Amino acid sequence: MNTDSVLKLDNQLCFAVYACAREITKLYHPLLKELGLTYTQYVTMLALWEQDQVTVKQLGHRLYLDSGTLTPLLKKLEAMGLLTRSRDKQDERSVIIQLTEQGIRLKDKAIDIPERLFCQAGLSPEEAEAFRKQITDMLEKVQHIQGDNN
Amino acid sequence: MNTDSVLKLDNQLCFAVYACAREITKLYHPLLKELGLTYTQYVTMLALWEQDQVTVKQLGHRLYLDSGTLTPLLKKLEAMGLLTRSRDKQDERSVIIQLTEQGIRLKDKAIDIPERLFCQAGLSPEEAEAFRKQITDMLEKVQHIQGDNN
DNA sequence: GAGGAATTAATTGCATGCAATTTAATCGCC
DNA sequence: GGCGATTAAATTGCATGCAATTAATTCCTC
Repeated sequence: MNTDSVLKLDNQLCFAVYACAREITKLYHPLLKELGLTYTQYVTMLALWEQDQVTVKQLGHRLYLDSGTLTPLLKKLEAMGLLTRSRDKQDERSVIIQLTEQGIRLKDKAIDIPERLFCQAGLSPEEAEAFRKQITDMLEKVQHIQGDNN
Repeated sequence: MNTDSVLKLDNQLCFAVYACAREITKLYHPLLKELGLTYTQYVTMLALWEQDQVTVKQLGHRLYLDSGTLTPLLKKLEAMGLLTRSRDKQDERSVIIQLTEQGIRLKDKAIDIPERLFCQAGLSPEEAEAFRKQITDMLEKVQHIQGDNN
């Protein structure tokens, strides 16, 4: 590749991923509006539906987000009545996140979102799965470079 | 896939892309710091190094960004002396973006960033290229769903 | 050629993200 | 037990992103 083409936008892996992430987020917007959640709030709820009673630290590790992003976001979800935040009795530095009944029930309303999105996107499940696996591999690769601070 | 696993974070293509984009951006941070650019500013300069004398509209289409994001960003790059913003004489609605000498020269300092990043990421050029192509395909697919508003 | 429709930037308001710092609590080591 | 190091959240400051609205200009149609 010559010196010019290395800097071409279309040759940048980074740009493709960056733009793709934003476009996908926009795709979710109308569906999530029905739930009253933003995209980041939705992803946070996904993590908590899998496992709650976790600390902010653990949740952040799962979502690749730090407390600077999570603290205000969790306070908002708490204000919406979807979860509670309470200090760990064993270690008062930690805050435990627990879903409320309402937060748990929201899962039922969210259950058909992936299906609806796939249809909308015109992706076969196999295509999507193969693609997801590749990005996940990349994600892990990239994350390990970051200095393993997590 | 059962009702539980469809909502698992690890099965979400969206989440993989979303997290990957942010991790990649972090990877760029130390390199871009040397140039004095943020990631979005860097991507904008990439587009302009390929072609300047473009309107905000055209640039936004290229970058998948709207004027709400671009206007303040371009004003900042203008304040840094990298480009100029001027109304199109033929159509006063449009604003033409043009690189300054300093903006053009910055390209020389940026030229080795892709190379350095690849090394850091431990990706072979072939791997990266195959991967980039897939994401680009996905990006186009997703973008066409959005209602072709661009 | 006048007036409503369409187009382009800019603005406003809100929700992230993240680096850096601060605060509070716990750990480790003597 | 006591104190410096470490850890977990919270806070602060800055830079995006985007939806919705506004302002200015041009287009289009009668």
